[in-house]
Order: sequence, then structure tokens, then C-alpha cells
Amino acid sequence: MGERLVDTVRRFNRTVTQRVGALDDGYLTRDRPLAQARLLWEVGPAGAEIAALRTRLGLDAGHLSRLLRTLEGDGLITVNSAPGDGRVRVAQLTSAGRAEWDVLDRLSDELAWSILEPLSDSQRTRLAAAMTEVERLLMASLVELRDCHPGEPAARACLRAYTRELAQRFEDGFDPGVGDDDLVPPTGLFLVATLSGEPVGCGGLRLVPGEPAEIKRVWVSPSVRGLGLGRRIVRELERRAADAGADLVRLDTNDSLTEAIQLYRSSGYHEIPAYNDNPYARHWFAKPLIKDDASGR
Amino acid sequence: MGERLVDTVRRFNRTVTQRVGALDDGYLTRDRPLAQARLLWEVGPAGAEIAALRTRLGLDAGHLSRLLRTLEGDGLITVNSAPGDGRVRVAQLTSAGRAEWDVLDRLSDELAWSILEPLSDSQRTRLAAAMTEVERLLMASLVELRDCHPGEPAARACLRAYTRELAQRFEDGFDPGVGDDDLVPPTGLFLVATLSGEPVGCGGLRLVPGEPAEIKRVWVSPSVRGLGLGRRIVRELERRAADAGADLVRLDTNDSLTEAIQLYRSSGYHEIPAYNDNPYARHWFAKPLIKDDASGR
DNA sequence: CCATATACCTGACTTTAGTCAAGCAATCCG
DNA sequence: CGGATTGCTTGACTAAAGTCAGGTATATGG
Repeated sequence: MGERLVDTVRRFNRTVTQRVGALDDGYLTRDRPLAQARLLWEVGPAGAEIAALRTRLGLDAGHLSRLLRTLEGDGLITVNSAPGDGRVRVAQLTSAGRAEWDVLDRLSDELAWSILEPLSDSQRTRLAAAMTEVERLLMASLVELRDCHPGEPAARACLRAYTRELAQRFEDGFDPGVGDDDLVPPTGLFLVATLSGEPVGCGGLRLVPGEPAEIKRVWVSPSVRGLGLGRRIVRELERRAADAGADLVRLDTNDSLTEAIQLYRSSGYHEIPAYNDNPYARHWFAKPLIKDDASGR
Repeated sequence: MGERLVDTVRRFNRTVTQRVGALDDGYLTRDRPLAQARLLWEVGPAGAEIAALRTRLGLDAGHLSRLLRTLEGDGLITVNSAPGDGRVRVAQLTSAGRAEWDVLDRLSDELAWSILEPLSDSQRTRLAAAMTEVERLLMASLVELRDCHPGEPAARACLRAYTRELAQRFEDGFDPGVGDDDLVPPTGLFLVATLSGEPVGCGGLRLVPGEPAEIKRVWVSPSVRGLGLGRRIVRELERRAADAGADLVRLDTNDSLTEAIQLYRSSGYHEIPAYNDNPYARHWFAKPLIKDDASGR
């Protein structure tokens, strides 16, 4: 039965991904090299930082620079230094570039419509629903979890979002207090989850030798909630804690974070007495770590 | 609401198609050029005719030939003339090529599993179901309908399948009688539906000036049934008949072709008295054609 | 048997894509 | 203020993809 599922995924990858992908490229290319067309599209009406384009398109810095130069030469974009930081450069569409982008936008609409057009109404609705489902579930697989210094931009973005959200949800606001710069080896660690470059979640671990490990700053972007990312982050943090020699992991949380409490309970955590005086904490949880070097499944 | 559906399709195309597609390519490439890897994969354990590879991969004849020469030079495939026709050449995997193919097969399994792995059981099932749905419905859109001489290989394949199926379904067998070589302009036409090069359906139209047009040889491959292709073929034939000046289109059919009868009834056909003495016909249908040069949505 | 068509191959390109090291300007850090 | 770092650009490549005009066997139809 696992075999059947794998076959389904493989067939899907082959047929849908390659064929529709090729179709998409063909439509959007407009007798311009594919990389240029994609780049022009990604710059978009709002403009974009070059670093962002690089991660989104997965291009080499040199290659990207050259592509930008070509588009600039064709009068489709301008590249200027960012106002804040002179090293950062920002690409903007010129009016000619905008016109071209609009054409791509229209073609993209037409392609989408050409897919829907031969279908009956009910088929169209079913297709859209199935596409949304596939997309959401694939997201979960494409999220990458990696170690990240809390000071890195991706981490800071997550922590800002985390703080903003808690401030909104807690009755009496939220002040994160001191920074999270201690969440680096050897006294801790910080994980950031990214979806094609964009940070979509995070989690920290504080490690004090001889004491239980502590999970902190677990946050998942609303855009990917309900896909099990929180559970995945917590599981990874537990694994790291075990690797570091901890045999217990604990954390504090607040009543208003109902999904989090639900997650911890269903992940094997049980409530314990307060182990700190965090003014925002209302519940304290702990989970014993069982060491196993042979990971099952 | 049409707009929402189009947006869904566009988002799907972008995220799923590009990201999963790139992932797929990366896995399967095995530090061999992508085109070579894909070609090796397409040759497969059963071997393949070069013409088939060309259409399946959408490659230029020269480019393909060179790729074949490279794989041949690496000892992965052999290319020999086909037994029937000395011009046609067939690629076969050598044992080394077969071993390489097996590796690709395994990697493909691993990639599929890496997508499923982070998901819960119920999510996996839902993903597989949604993928199957997307795939089937996209098929309908990717089917291309084109004019085709009844003597062309694609047409002959359809007509053979048509004949075989009727012979099986009719109580007293089926003999197509004379060929369908009259289904060419100006006395008629023949359409073949292809799904990425493979013929999956057909339909013919006989045109006699001053007489009603006649629909013949409508067939849809079992692999794509239930996706509205039959209806699409009939609709296109009606359009062609109208373009040719006919104001009525008629056809004959047999009791055992229940889906066809259902299709004709729901497409606006009504039963009429026998207009010919086709020994296999049990029902005769007709539909008046309304001319409209402004085709609505 | 000969003209024509088919199916593929070769040579001789051009265009894209992608890599790597070196370099420069802006910024950050102590 | 001076040395490191960051962010991007350039030069100098290589590899892969794709194109196009011949060319060579094999088949087909009169």
C-alpha cells in the first residue's frame, strides 16, 4: 500500500509536473530565454531585491547579474542601490518592462483558462479543489528545516512575526525581553523552516548542561498552518536535545496558544509545575526523552 | 468566480510544477546531462522507437540523434533497425543501461517517498487522491485534436482499436467493410485526439454537398474515458460540418454502445428513422446545426 | 526500375546555462 | 579609523541545448 502511494506520486511528477511545466514555460517565454522571462516575471511590478531573486530562482550570483544586465540593456528593468543599504541592489520594472510583465500576466491567465476551458463546470471546481489540496500538502514536504543564527535575517523575520503575534494574542501584550542571542551553540540552537527561501517557521532550544533542555520561540507562519510543521519542528528540537545529552525537555506557554498546547499534549508532553517565573507563562510542560540511535520506520 | 479558478490554476502551475519538476530533474540527473538522463529513462527496459522518443521528449531529430550516439558511446544503449521497416530504428538498453535505469527507478521511488515521508498517514492518502484527480482532469486539457489523414499511423491505430472494440462488443462481430479513405477533404475529414503524442481518440465526418453531414468512427481510448473527450470530438465535428455548409448532422449506432447513445442524446441529438442500411446500425440520430459566427464562452 | 518519400544521421554552427575566481564598493565591528 | 564582511559585478571559461542544411540508407508506388 505504501508502494501504491509512491507510484501515484511518481506518475503525478512525471505527467503533471513535466508536461504542464513545459507548457507553462513555453507560453511565458515570449521568444526570450527562459531564465530571462522567469526573472522578469519575478521582479514584478513591486520590484525586488536581487538577493531575493537569487534565492527564489536558485541562480548563481554571476549568472543572475548577467541576466539583469541583459534585461537592463533591453530597457525592461533598472537596477539601483537600496536606500537603506548601499550594497543591496533593487530591480524595478521600467514602463516597457511593466508592459511586458502585463503581457506575461495575461498569457498566464490564458494558459490557466486553456486548462479549464475544455472542462465542465463541476470538473473545473473539482480540479481547483484538488490542485489546492495537492499544493498545500506538497508544501509540507518542501519545507526545509535548518540551523540558523538568531541574528540572521530569516531568523529575525520569524522572531518578529512571533513577537507580533504573541503581542496580539496575549491579553496584556507581549515583550520578548532580552534577545535570543543565547540560542546558539553550545548554549542552545535555533532552527528556521523555509519554503523556497521564505522563512515560514522557527523554534529554539536552550541547553544548559545538567539541566533539562528548554524549547522556546516555536512559531509557524499562518500560511502553512495545519500542515504539521509545528510538530516537525518540535520533533527535531527534541532530537537535538537528546543528541546534546538532555533526558528531559520542557517549555512554558500561555492559555491563548491553544493550538500549541494541543500540539504539546498530543506529542507526549505532560503539564508540570512552574519551573520559571516567566510573567507570560500560564502552563509548563515537560517530556522525557528516550534515547534511540536506531531511528524507526 | 471564473477568476478565482484561474488564479488557483496559475498558483498551482507555478508552485507545484516548477518546484517539484526541478526537484525531480535534480534527482534523476545523476551527473549526466538532463536530456541524456531523460532519454535513458524514456528508452526504458522495453526499448523504444526513435520517432516515439522524439515526440515524447519533444526533441529535434539532430539533437536526439546526438544524444543517442552519446549514450551508445557510453555503452548504455544499442540502436538497431526495426525488423519490419529498415528505416525505423529502435533503441534498447544494454545490461549496463538497464542497471543505470534501475538506479533511476530507485531514485524516483526515493524522491516520491521523500515527498510522502513528512506527512501523516491520512495526509498521504489525501495527497495521493488529490494527485490522481488533478492528473485525470489535466489529461482532458492536454488532449489535442487535429486533422489527420485516415491513413496516417495515428489514425490507423485508432481505427484498429475502434474495429477491435466493436467486434468485441457487437453480438455478431464487426467488419468495417471498405476503408475510411473517403474521410479526407473535400468529401470528409478525420480527427485524431492525441495525449502527448499517443493517439487516444478519433472521429470522422463524411460530407456530401446538399446532404446532411455524417459522423462516423467516433472512438475514445479506455484510458481517457469519462473525461468528456467524446463530447469534445462530436462538438468539433459538428463545428466542421457547419463550416462546410451542412445544416444537419446525422449518424448511426448500435444498442451495445450505451455510452455513445447517452452522449448523443445529451448533446442534442434525437432519434430518426433509418437513413441507411448499415447492417450493424440499430439507431439513427440527427441534430440540426445552428450557425453562429460569434462563439460564446 | 526509377522517382519520391520516409526516417534518421552528420557537420557546422548559435544560443543559453552555468561555474569560478577576482575585484570593487558599501557597510559593519571593534 | 582600519580590517573584515557583505552584496554584487566582471572576466574568462565550459558544457549543454538547440537549429538547420545537407546527406544516406530504406521503403513505396507507379
